[in-house]
Amino acid sequence: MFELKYDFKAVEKKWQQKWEEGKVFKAGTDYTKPKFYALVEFPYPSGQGLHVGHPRSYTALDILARKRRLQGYNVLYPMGWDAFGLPTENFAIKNHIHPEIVTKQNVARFKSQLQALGLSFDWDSEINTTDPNYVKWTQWIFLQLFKKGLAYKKEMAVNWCTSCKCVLANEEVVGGVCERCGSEVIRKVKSQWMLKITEYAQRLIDDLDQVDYIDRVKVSQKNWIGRSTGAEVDFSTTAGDDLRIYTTRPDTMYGATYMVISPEHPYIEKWADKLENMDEIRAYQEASARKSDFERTEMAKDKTGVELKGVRGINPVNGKEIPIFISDYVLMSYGTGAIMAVPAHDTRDWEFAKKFGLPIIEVVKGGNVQEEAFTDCATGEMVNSDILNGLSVQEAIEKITKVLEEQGKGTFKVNYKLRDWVFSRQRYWGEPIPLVYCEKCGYVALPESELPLKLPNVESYEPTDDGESPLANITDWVNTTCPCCGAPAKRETDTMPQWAGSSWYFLRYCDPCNNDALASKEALDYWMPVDWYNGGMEHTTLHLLYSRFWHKFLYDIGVVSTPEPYAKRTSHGMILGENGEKMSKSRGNVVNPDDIVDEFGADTLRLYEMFIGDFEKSAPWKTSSIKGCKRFLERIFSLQDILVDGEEFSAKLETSMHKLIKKVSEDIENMKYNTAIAAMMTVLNEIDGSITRGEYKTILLLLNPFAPHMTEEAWELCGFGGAITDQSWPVYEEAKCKEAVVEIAVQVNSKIKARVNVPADASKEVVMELAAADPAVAENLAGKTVVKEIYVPGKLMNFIVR
RNA sequence: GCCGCUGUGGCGGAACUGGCAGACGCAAGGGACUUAAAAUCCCUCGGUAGAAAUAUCGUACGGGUUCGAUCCCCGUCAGCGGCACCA
Repeated sequence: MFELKYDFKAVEKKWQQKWEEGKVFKAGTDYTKPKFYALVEFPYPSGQGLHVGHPRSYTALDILARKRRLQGYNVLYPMGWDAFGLPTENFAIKNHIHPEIVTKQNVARFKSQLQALGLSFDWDSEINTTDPNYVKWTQWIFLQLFKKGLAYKKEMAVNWCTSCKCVLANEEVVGGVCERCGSEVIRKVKSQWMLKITEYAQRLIDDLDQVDYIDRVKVSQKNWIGRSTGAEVDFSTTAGDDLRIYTTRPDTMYGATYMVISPEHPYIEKWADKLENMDEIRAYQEASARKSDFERTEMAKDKTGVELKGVRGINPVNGKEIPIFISDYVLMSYGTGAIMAVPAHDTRDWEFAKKFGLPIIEVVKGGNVQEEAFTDCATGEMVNSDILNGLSVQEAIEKITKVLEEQGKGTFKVNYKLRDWVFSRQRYWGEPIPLVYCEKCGYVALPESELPLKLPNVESYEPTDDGESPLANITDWVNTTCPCCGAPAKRETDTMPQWAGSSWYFLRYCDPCNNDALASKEALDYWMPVDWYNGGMEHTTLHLLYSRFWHKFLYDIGVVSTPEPYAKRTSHGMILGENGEKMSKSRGNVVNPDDIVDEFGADTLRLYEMFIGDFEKSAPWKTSSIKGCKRFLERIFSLQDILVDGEEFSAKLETSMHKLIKKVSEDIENMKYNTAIAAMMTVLNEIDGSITRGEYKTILLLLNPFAPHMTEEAWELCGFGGAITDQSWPVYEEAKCKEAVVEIAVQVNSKIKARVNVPADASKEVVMELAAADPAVAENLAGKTVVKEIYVPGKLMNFIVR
């Protein structure tokens, strides 16, 4: 027999060239066709090159994109580069190369690696966040936010490395020390640009109902936004001022035995002359200001605080005077920065009360409040609470809130954990914030005609000693005139975070070269929303939330026509090292995709990554398992040797083929790639002796999205006509998916005794007869009374006997 | 502490809506081909007992519901990820 050798290297190169030259995967401009916009997170082109994790996500959506094209859709499956970022800048600083050059090199490497995988990206819509034509629109969006009052400046504590003398991003602080040099990181107060994402908090929760995201993403986003409902209540004080607190448990007001305000609370200054122990209070304020986030977390269990001597609070529900403390367990940034403490029903208050010997008054029955706080609000009954006695917690919350509202002392209130987005970076390699500071006019937006505001060329990209951006030293660039009044003015020297460019990139893909708008309205109306967005769970709370926020803003100002950017969001699991740990250089378990492509081929790598396990779950890499996928592809390829005439399915394989089309089609839609591949392997194992042209065509088409090169080559070699990418996705007939005869299990008292073949459409009576006729079953039924028969069509027959 | 996820052979993993546990692949063992190796092809492959037919146990652990539980309910343990004094 003539043996076909499959030379993956030559074949993959050949088809990659053909696809590129023919622009086979370029998105069409015929906006009357049904569209499919598939999106994967564009990578940060790091110096390390592609990771084996990247192809898992990219191949998964490549399979969907390729299937949709065969199904007649106009598909946009784009790729680009999220190229601003710290590693590039740090590399540039260390090696004295301009970050732009570093970026260019890294992008070139990433691109060639991706192309070697045969991913069907539309390279004509490639974008790069560092491209001035892209930066222009990132800056434009910022200006719109600024003009609508959604960007503002605020004094903020930032991470400051005492050795590097520079500001660090949170991700660069590991375990309280600088990731690079291991020195202490302290907090330094700086004025930062902020974006009011909190203004969109409720809509970001509510609109999750409109989108098809996997549940764990929705849950994480909701938790991150952290909505809670309660009441704000004014406590009067002996100082005369009302002190406003926030509580989610207004029902427990009769149990409040003291109050706590945050060390940063403004009333401390206000009350300074009334407070008798101001020295002690000041010392505590300073101590907590010095604590880093890390220390505060570490000491979370141990409660500290100081009583304010000279001012006391008055509980509005019973007129009782209670002491006020300052303690850093109350945060200025949440609620009102002040609380009423109910030790009987709050764990933190309980610990504090125990430590400071404060009274604990039970107001909800059900626990032992001297032993621990009773925080359950589903059970229990109100006690020691005057008008609330006998009510449930829920009833009490409603009643007391209403009473307080009537008295003008309280009001229903919703709070969110979500904070506004810190948008400034004191770095070089980011989009400059396009604002000018004028003594007279304040911060003024650059006219849109001056966008993009480009980064100046500089000698050194290092941050300054005092924590200013490297741009602050470029006086030529910094000094300008006010666009408003023409007076001398200074440019803002902070740059935007990496999240900026990735918050709207999916819009640019729709119309990547537009100079008049971030994308044309027609393109946006046609392509948006993204139909299917796949990415990592690690982006659930930052990128995904930020981009939804920007999109909603753009919707509000009429730039886009959909309130949500992504119709569907799925998430892939991580690929771990062979030892089951996260892949990392330091663990020495990194697999380089180039090596795998070189040794086994791109199709095999793609297939293996899809076969490795449940797409949504993490799975350990195992190089020795790859060869199973390679064998499978080679066996499919060499089916050419046993090809026989006939465009129809043979009688022997007809049912299998229809079932296979159904299975593969459905599994792809459900991202069950592993079982789709297994089903193809199963059918391959059934093929014996010969295969018709019709069968082979179908198998090649089903396999094409997974292994595009090999299937193209086989299609061509067999002379099936045209390119496989121009064909149509196979369709099945439901009626032909059913076997004529099925094997069912026969049980007696739920124990399997035999398996019998019965016609698929047989009635219960017929099946019972056939089953009872089996010798092993007959033996078990002999002399017994059948009290019940359970028949599950196509599955089993169960006789219950006595 | 809180939230989420996971637990099935030597390994990765299958199992529709509660209906034959272990599909598919890897590894391993045996055989064929070969001077030999690689490649390829065929057979076996959860535990125990048995020559075998078969019996019996078995989906982290303990209970429960059911004719029947990997799947549903209650409880426990272990691992992973995220958040972390959010009143």
